[in-house]
Amino acid sequence: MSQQRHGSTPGNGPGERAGAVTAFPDLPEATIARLPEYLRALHNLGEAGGDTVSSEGLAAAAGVNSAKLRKDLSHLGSYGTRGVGYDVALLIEQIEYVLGLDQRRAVCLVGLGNLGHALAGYDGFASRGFKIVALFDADASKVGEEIQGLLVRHIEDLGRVAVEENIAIGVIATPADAAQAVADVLVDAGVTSILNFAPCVLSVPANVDVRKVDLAIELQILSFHEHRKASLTALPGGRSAPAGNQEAVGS
Amino acid sequence: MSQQRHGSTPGNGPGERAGAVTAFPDLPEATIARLPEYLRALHNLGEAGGDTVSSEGLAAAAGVNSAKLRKDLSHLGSYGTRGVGYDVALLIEQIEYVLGLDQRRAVCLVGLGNLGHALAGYDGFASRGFKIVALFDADASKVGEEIQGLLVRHIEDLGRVAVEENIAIGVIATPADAAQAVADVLVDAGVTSILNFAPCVLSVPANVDVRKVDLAIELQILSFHEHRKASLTALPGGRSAPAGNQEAVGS
DNA sequence: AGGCGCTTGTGAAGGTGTGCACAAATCGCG
DNA sequence: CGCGATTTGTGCACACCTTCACAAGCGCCT
Repeated sequence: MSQQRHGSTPGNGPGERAGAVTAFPDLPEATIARLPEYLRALHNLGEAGGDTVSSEGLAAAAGVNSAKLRKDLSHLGSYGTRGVGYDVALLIEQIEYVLGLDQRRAVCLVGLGNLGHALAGYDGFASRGFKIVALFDADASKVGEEIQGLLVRHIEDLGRVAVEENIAIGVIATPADAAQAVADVLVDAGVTSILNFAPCVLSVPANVDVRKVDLAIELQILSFHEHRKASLTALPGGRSAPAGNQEAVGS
Repeated sequence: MSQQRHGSTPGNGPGERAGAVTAFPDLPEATIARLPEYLRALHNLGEAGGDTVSSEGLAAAAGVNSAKLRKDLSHLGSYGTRGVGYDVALLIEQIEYVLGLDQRRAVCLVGLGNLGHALAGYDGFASRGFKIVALFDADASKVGEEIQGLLVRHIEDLGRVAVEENIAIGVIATPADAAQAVADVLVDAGVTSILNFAPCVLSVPANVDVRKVDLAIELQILSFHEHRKASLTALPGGRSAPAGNQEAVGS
């Protein structure tokens, strides 16, 4: 959500093999958002030694229900075996292919404040298909600094470096009032996907995808549920739950 | 999305009255997720001096379309004036009330690695209704360190401090393999809302809300769209947007 | 006072996503 | 070789969300 429409190719037959240069299954947005979670779960299971997983098992590991998982995977084609389950290695390969993770993608990060520093050092990127290849900031006092072995450059160099390094994804970790200007620079540099941590909306051309992560919004949503829970427990019979530790979902 | 059941009250029929005794509008989840965005936009508009906003104007500032915005707001009640628009101050007050932001909420943060440090210093929390009142880590070498004027305590103290400080929201910024244990501790300490940055699924009792933010997943979703776009431009007749800067206001 | 333009609030239609329940497919075993 | 246990893939019904289109309400101007 919060994205713009995604054109979908004309009607490509679903049955067709993957690998086709062109044929791209047009997956529901909701499914796409879950594939990375399945991928993570599969990697865990793979290290744990299993060769195959049932939809039930994988669903539990990914925190969804099994019917949904099966439907999601069926959109990619038929990579399971009835009566057996899914081949872990094969499924990993397929999902990585669909997500375009078979090639390591170059990412640049703009804004090296508190959050930017943390992102630059976050190893979850490197381990999951991405490589931060350049850091930018507008603040001259930060330019030249070295973080995680990468030099912070001035944002003026972004255009040139983006082309040199073939950067298609940019991460914005600047204050809100600088974000739109940065987005404009990124777009002009040919970046077509932006991950925005600044609390503001960005205007970009239709061919550019933007995803937004706003930490405060997440907390506010939780706050709502707190508020709601409080207003419920205030009324009905005594007290809230006994705080036991009943592990709702099977771990 | 990615949340567990929001059990609502028991099996309240659909049509049935909304506001339980407490009269709480039972808002669609999708609406709740957008309210914080409206709130932010309203604060911006308020500072810009406007007394009232039209649904069109607010929608643009929040990055949604106006019909959706009106429907969302209509769920809270009628706080607009036909022919005029919405009173900015009044609407801010209402949304803050619904989100439970009229009281500042105490938050604790567990895990002070790279990301944890950044979160501890993120001023977006303080400015939007939250206060980080305690920091915890399991690593003895971090305990005692002072970050942003707050002492890092050992996680063993979490239970006691959580009660003393009346903490209802916990943020997990630990590695994935520690996250479940931390969640268990939080739950035992009476925390009923968790924001999880660790890339793993958490098992918690049904009365606890969990929201997950996974930075790598966001990138992987963008990667998919990159992949798709690449496989499209490879085929059709010439193309590639002119990179102009045409402000295609996001939908 | 009355009419006119503007903007909200909402019924209804269409689309997307979810979950159930079951047929189809596969394996292992006697 | 056939049977039963198991597990995938999917048709269908339902719930949720989005979008359109318009009536109802409000303020302003004459």
